[in-house]
Amino acid sequence: MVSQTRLEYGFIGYQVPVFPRASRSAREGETFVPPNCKKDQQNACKNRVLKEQEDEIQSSKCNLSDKETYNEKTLSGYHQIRTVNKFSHAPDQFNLKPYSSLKGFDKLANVSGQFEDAGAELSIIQTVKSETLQPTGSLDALEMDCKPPHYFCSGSKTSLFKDWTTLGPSRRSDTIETVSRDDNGNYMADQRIKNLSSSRRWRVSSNLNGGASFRNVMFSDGKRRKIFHDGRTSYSRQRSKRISPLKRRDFFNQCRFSGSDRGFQLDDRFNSAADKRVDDDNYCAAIRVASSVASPHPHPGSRDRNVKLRIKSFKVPELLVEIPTTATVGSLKRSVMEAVTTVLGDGLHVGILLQGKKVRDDSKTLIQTGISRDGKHRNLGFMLEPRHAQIKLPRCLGEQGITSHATSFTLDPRTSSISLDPPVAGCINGAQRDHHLVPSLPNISASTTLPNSQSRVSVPAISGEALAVVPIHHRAGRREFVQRRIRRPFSVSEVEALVQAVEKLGTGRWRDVKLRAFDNAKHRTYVDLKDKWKTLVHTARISPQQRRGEPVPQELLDRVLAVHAYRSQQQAKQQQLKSGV
DNA sequence: CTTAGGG
DNA sequence: CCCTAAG
Repeated sequence: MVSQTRLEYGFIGYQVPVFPRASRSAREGETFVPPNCKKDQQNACKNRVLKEQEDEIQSSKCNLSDKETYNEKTLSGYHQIRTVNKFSHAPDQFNLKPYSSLKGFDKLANVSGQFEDAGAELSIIQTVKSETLQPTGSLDALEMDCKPPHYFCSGSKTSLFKDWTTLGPSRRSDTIETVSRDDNGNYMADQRIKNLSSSRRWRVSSNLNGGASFRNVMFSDGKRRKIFHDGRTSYSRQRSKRISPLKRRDFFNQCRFSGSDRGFQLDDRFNSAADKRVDDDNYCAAIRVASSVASPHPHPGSRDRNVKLRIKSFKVPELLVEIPTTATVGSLKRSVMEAVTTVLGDGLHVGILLQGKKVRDDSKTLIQTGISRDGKHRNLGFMLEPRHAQIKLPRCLGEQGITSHATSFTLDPRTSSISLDPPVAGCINGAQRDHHLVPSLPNISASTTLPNSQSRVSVPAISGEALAVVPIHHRAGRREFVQRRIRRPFSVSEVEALVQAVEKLGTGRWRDVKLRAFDNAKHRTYVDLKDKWKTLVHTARISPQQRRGEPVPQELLDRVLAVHAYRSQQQAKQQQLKSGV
């Protein structure tokens, strides 16, 4: 039995809140009024649009005010996904929880050898464990991801990062987490840790391919707790690379809904702790990356020359999810899931900080870099960095700089280290890596160094209530997780806009329809509009009893039929002309 | 990239 | 919504 000490390093996370963008009509002061509207109807339309504009203003204000909070929480080492539900609900929160068993990582990283007690203290993680975590445990996975709000969320930012960056032998204390390995080579938590794990249990996938779990814990009313798990990780990306789109989708669908097969189970271990914290708005859960480094003997040929790194958990950029109160819980889950997988699947890379300095030369060996057992390298930090960034200045946000980040990362088992994905070819935006956005640990300060990494989601021009999920950015880029888009039923106002546009442009010019009426609804492609028209025609033809979903006013359906009949007739005439000539 | 249409 | 042939 070898006793080992793991060192833990904090990660800096990025937030990617998404702000609704004002529709073009709102921005330009246009009012969408069907040309053939009667006057009172026009007024009604105008009123509606004005109302939507107001809502957008409200939302902008709300988001701006929330921003501080996001920054602070991100600063404090958390990543959280917050739902913004009509901008008035209490913060709902989700936990993202990647799992990677120590054993699995050992395999993945192909590291072996014995740890030597490096004598350094563990990071906050251990502190947290002893302070706030609900009993939880696993023999071979020790990561936990709750941090006490007073420490991480509301505490001094400066001291926070000082703590993150001053890990060192001098501060060793009872926060040291010891990991033991049994005769079978299985790592086991030290009794001190295990003692924390009593009633609440959670399971960790023992293989890395299934080594991630996602859960969300929603506390919108202080009572509900929804937990969602998913097995998709960067690891599974590799596995899925060769899967055809269709199979890939099925593959992930399976992954998504058969969590138990992959070693996940519902887990409410956060509930109790969260209950205590939700009120003061300080509760947050995080995805963090922590690593463990044991300082091996530097002697060549020795088994101990390896550096052992362990990613305990990791943060992903912050997301904002906006979803109507009428949306189902399931859709909320899917929305968050999509947002999360988008982040994880698209564009994060890993940065390494050593002594607060960013290590840029990937070709250097760890020894050359200074990651060895000499005990002086313990100030080692990992960062999840956005691979691409783009500064935008959304009109609705005034001077606020907006950065869109693609995120993804992967572990490279071959090199026993964290490596980066090759650049994403599909992401044209900001091919430059904005190093300036990546703060060095010692220099962290709340307002200046943390990136305003925010992505925006556009609010449909017509329907302010449309399900606006916020999967960030670069969805068109290479996504290993080719996920089916979430279903976003057309609202009546959208249908109205569609009908009106088709009345004007006719069928067959879906791109123009898109540009005309849905230019700001980024999630509505011209194919979507074409499909919707197809279904509208179908809907109009069936009996009202057979229709499902939000009822479309008969008046609209009548117009659909009228337009369809007219266009069909025109088309038929054209055909006749053609064949006749 | 768009359209059109089947799935 | 997805997928894809075809223009």
